[in-house]
Amino acid sequence: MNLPKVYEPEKYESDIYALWEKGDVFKPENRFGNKGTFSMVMPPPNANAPLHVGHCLFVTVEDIVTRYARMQGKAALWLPGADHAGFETWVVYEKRLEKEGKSRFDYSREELYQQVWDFVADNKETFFQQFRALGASCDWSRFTFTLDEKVVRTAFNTFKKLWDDGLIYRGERLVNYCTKHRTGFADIEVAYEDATTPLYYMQYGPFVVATTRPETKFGDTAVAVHPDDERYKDMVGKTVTVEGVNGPFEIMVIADEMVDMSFGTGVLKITPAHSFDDWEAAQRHNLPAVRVIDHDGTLNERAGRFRGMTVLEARKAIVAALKEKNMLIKVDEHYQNRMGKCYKCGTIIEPMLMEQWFVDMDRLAKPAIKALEEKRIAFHPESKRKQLIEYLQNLRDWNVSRQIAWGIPIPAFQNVDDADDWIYDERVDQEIIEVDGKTYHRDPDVFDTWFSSGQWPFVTTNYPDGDDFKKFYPTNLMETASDILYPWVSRMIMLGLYVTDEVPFKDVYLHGLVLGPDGQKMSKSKGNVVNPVEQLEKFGADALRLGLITNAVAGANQPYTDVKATGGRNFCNKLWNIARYCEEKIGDTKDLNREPNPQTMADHWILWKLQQSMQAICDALDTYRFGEAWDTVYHLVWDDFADWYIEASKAELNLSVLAYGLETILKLVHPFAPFVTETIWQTLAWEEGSFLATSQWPTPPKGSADEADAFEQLIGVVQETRALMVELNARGRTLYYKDAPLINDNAELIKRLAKVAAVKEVTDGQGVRLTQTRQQVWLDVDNDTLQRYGSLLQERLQETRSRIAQLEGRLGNNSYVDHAPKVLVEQSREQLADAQAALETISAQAQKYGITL
RNA sequence: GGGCGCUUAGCUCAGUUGGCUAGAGCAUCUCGUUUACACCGAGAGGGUCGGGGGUUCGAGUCCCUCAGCGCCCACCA
Repeated sequence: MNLPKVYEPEKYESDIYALWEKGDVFKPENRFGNKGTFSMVMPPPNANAPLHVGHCLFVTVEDIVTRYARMQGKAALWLPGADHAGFETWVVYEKRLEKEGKSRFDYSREELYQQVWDFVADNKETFFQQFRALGASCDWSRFTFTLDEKVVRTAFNTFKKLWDDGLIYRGERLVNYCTKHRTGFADIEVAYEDATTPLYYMQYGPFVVATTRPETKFGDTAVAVHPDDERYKDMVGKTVTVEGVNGPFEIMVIADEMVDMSFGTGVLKITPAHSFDDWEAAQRHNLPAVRVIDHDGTLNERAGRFRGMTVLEARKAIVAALKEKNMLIKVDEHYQNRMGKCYKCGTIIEPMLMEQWFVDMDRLAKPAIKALEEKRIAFHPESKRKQLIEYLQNLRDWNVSRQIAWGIPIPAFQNVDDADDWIYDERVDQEIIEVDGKTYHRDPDVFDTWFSSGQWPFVTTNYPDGDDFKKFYPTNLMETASDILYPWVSRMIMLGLYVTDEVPFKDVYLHGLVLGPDGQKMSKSKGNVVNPVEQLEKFGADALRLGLITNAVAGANQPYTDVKATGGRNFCNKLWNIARYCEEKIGDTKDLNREPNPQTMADHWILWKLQQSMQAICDALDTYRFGEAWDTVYHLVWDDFADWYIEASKAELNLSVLAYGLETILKLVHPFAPFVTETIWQTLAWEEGSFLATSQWPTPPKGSADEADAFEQLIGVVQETRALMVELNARGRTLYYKDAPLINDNAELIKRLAKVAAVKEVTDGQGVRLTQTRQQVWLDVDNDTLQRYGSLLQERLQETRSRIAQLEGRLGNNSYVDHAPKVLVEQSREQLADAQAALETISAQAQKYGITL
């Protein structure tokens, strides 16, 4: 025997993976004639962090899809990559510097870039070794990093195209700004949090205004009231004098619909440079914007004696000053507010007036919305489509400038003598360039990371002239996490349509979060983080994959406990032992014919089961119902093949069907658990030099439906016999039958499956009658057990009567008989006949033994 | 404030167009050391599918409503 008793994944997995790589198994090729292509680009993981369980889930899902497509004969491309993750990585790296007592300001931009590059290179390496350990069948030769030359080039080209089309502009706008990281953000990078902040009512010239931010009053350029507000009608359009903490100043009163009359006093101070609402109001009323807060988060010279204080310090000091001057009317300490915070460090985001590059989202979003409405992309789950459309409809222009060193430099230069003169130039390795005798200075900023990763599907396939682009674009599937639907998926659709005129993918499958064992989002502080490397070592890659895919449903979060991987491991071991059994039976049989030649009922039955299951598995996989597909495979292998077919084969052995069955289940399991199946395949060595990974997905076999049905009936007899034996404590009894060719022809098989002492034919019933099969079968018992049989019959009788009543009711209802499909009505009639026959049997048995029911 | 989703056995969750005598895994209980497997085998118990109403011959599935939970988006100072 070649296979040891227990499957030990660590002994085989790395060798198997090496074998696949050596065999070029992951190259997209049509291996069985032209069966078309399948393509998917891996969502590039951030190259800055260790592997987490979420990665394992997406690797599993994507690998299943790819292996399935590959086995169907498609040229299956799964293209791997890694993301420099601009800001994300930057944060990680800054933390490291901080630990060493250094800061980004100790280095030049070029030095920093190089340091981060080295840091990321190290990380990438371990990371993708772990992906290999999980069995990821992606084509590593096509690996793309978001800072690769071709990505940078494409980002430049797209920027140029946007520039030429007037879709990108440089403008002074309010930007979400983190004063700790000193960079601006896109709207989507701001995390809002509920907070209770004091609401200060302060004297403001003739008004009282309510504000949470008294420190911004030095940037006020107007006071606003509602146009319908009778209280202040006379004031609108006038200029009023306000006594401030730094002395008096004059300010205009405007009327604007934005003001909520019922909030506070109905008077709102307008600070265009530090509030999004106010900025918009300022645009409507042509108000100037005055900066008060500097990039380091402190107040500037406009604040007079408060200059140099941080926002929070200044707020305190100003409130104290107002109090002193009796200008603080009251304070609402319980005001419920929402505060924008930096999603990385939690620093309160300051809306800051800055010059940045903005992308006109209105014009980019429109074609995307159209494509979504026309269903040119399918979503799993479908509900995400509507959410995405609504998101796209409400987009503001996208700030793509980031004030960090780690990223793709923006290829734009500014005339040193004319601040409004910007030119596009790709010589980003130089700080100063000369063009037409004029001197230009490079924009020090880099692109938002989503600007480059938003172009991922066509960048990686080498738009516009690459062979991969021609062959594999648009890609078939985008599989990614639900929580990056907005920042990533939406941008790929917009930029894909803009650059290539085609949607970048036809299907979007979104997986949910893998939660901790407690059902909460994993976090270090909660201590519920599952370490996937530990799980891998403990259970093996297949087991972890199976654990993650069990019950997986699109878009749904799932808690992870190692009970799941345990189940996966047990399955692998089961499969392993199935193979051991088959190998032992088949042995060294020369010229083994794996074309199934069904002889017995069980042969026909297992072929029929395989056929049914294959249909269900394909249906589920084709619609990305992975949990369901796996459930079907699992029960086919364990219940049908192992528990019934193999057990039956111990009585009647048919090598061709046994071998065919094993080969087929190995193929069906392979996408889910590639290592154990390939290991078995290689050990069996039925085909010299072949890989299960590149074998052809099985086609449904043919079997006799009648024979299969006969075996189903036999299963019924066996199951009821077993149950009766357990319930009546009648082990080791003889089974009698009458007028039952099915039993007669399969006495040995039944004896074995039902674990009875003997199966004998008689002219009349010898003991307790099986009531739930159509066969006439009895189990012999002694007198003591008849007592128990009575109560058992009682239960059966009640069940059967209520069943009959239910079915009679249904069939007595003309509406049902008229409206329901004929098949169903016919089925009901059969069920009723069966139930009535069972009732007769029960009564007859009761009468025979004098049991009163 | 808007949107999306969830509520089904002790636990974690399936249940595609309405046809279900409502399933799985784990857990529980009973039996079993049968020569592929104790990471096993056989069997059992356990649910008025969150509450209420409606449509329908038929509702876990569709509609309305109430309650609880979760997530996302939004500029109320």
